[in-house]
Amino acid sequence: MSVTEIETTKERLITSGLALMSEKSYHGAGLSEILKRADVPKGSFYHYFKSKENFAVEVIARNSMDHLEKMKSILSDKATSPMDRIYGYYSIMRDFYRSNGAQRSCLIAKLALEVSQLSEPLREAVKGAYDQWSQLLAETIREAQEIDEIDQSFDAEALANVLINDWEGATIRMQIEGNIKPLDDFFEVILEHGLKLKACKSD
Amino acid sequence: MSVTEIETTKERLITSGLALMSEKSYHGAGLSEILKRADVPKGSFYHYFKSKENFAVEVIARNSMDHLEKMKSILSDKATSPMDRIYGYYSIMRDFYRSNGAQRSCLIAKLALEVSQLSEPLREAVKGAYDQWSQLLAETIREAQEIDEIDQSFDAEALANVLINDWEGATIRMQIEGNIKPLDDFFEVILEHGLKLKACKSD
DNA sequence: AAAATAGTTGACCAGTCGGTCTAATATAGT
DNA sequence: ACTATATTAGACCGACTGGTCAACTATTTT
Repeated sequence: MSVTEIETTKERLITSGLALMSEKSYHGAGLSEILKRADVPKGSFYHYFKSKENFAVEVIARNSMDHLEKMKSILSDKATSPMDRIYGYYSIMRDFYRSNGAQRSCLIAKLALEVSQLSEPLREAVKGAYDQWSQLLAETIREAQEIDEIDQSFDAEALANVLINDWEGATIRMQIEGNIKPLDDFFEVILEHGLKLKACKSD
Repeated sequence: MSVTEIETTKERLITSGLALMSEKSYHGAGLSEILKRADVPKGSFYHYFKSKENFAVEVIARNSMDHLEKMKSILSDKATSPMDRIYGYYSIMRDFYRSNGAQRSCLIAKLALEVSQLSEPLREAVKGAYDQWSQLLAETIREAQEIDEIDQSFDAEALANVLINDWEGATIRMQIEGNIKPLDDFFEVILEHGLKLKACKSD
């Protein structure tokens, strides 16, 4: 039980930090507010984390891992075709924003711009998240190319990176527009149109 | 001369704020540092701007307008074909990051995530920038579609938004990766490959 | 020249920031 | 029971935040 208690305090801090940094930013989420929401005194915070920076690295890692697991559970489902899995993944993400509101977006994207210049460890944490996501997506794309669901002239890694980046760009726009139309545009132009075109160059 | 002096002080503040907020974030760029770099005392700042928030709105508007002018000068050059203009625009942007370093990126994208939930006026300023850029790009896309340089089955507005969003996503990734490969991926997958495919659906 | 306005200047403010420290308490090992 | 360690607890710290203010100078208007 003591072990679970230990986990619980740290857990509450990470959960609280995740929520607050997603809502406000890294600088916007003050320690005092994080502590208040987690109902944990400051001393305990500095027992588990050596600094706010260090704390944020763990928050990012946690968020990154959670999302990767979610991706895996969808993209590794061999019962469905690769392209349908990719489509399904983005559908689920879009549904999430549709029901949870277009205001709160991906923590990693949020911190990426704010913090990549501020702190090397934070930059690396964000980079790790992106790289893992891209790699997983690239595998699924390769599967799709093998059965000719996606044009083989695409470079799988490059396409995966572009898809990940495009989606993040769309979620940014979603936040400033206040609705999920940018995600719909991504679906229409990239997924439903662009990826289904065949290679017969115009020139 | 007195008029230009007046302009100069405000100008120096905006320039300084633009630089510092691009480098650090909105929260990361403190007033004192902005003032120090502009060599302007605090009192003068509050003579021209009623708050930091108000100041940031003007900084965003300025940055947005400058970029729009730059876009216009490239995308409205009727001497070149529409698609070449689009390609040229992104080439120039990529060259900029190639020579100026992959660390400093678009201020508007940077502030979009950090600040869209914090302040309505700031959100609107950012939204205005995006909307103007998208609109201008959409016009050029329509031109390209008229001469069949871009497949006519694309919705021009949606495609313009996607291009804008994708590019922002790519610059984010560029910053966390520390190099411009994400921009190269954008070129390869979106511009050189995706847009040149013709519509012959696979299903 | 007088009065009014525009702009400059930096000391000052309350509040908050991330972080430290010491004391108390709980838990575990012996 | 005794000791060592893990955890809780919050008062406290200097530094810095955005913002105010009253005094001052320069410019314009009348």
